Amino acid sequence: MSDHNHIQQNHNHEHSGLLSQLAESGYRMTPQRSMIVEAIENSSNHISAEEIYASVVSKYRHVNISTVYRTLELLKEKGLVTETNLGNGRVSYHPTGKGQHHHLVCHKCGAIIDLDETAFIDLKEMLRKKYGFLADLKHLAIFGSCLKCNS
Amino acid sequence: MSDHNHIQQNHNHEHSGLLSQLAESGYRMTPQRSMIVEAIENSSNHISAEEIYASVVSKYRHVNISTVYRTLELLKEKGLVTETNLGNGRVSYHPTGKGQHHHLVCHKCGAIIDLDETAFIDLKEMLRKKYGFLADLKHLAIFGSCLKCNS
DNA sequence: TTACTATTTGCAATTTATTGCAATAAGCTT
DNA sequence: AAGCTTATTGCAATAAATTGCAAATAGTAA
Repeated sequence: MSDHNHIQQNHNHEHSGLLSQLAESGYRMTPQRSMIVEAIENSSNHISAEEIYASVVSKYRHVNISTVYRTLELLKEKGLVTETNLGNGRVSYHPTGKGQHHHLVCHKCGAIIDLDETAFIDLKEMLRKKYGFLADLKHLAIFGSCLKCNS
Repeated sequence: MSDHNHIQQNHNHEHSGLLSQLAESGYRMTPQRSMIVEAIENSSNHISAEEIYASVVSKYRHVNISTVYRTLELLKEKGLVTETNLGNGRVSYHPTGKGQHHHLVCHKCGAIIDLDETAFIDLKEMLRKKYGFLADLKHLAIFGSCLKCNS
């Protein structure tokens, strides 16, 4: 990188939770990862790859969106972000540390009902008992029609 | 279309279940739809848009894949096919009439455990009671790790 | 059988996401 | 502080799916 301005911002090593957890896993700490992680943690709720890219690119023009996707892949594998497809054409990401939740998406009116993280513990338990399968139900979206649209 | 050979095959109006159901809904019966539906019904289990396209294009070279996607969209809306994403980069389709089922997908070894259509009735009932939400659970894929990979 | 009209299709462009590869740079060693 | 090694990045190409629009055609009416 020819422009190192962004490095100064994190030069004091006060790294965010996500970033330090990556570093502890042996991954390298790069300015790109720092900015990507910052964008995710600063988002109020869900954020898409495209939105992360927009945020990062506003600070440093030469970042590539493939780096955003590859960093998200990494964070997913490490369980640091959860991914969900709300059916809007873009996958949404959420930092695991901010608490987990699920969604019911109405395909008629587009309403999204939020469920807390305990919503599928019975389902998870059933799959574990019956099939020995440990379901990864951290951020599920279920489609259907909502109360308003049914009546 | 300048080549009408394919029409001859269905000229006797012995149309497949899916096709006649589309026709009954007021949709037009086109050779493209006939061939697309035939490919879906002839597939043993799951079939992707790309595979449907390959099957159809072998009979009639000028069909376009966007027609395949649009027909699948139609069949989905009418509830005639179910869609699922097994995490292999391509969405899979299955004719509803051949019976419903679900999948547990192991993201470690790639194993796919098939569940029958009753697997999620408790979940569905819970969502209906608690939120008045009618979940569309016809062909769900749940990711996680299988028995073999856990031990 | 021909004419008409709204639906459907093909085509090309676009969007979202993924991948191979050469160039770069993070973190370690000295 | 300089050099080394390998992880990481940027870039460009590719894949899967979607969309706008003009041309074609299915089904109906005359």
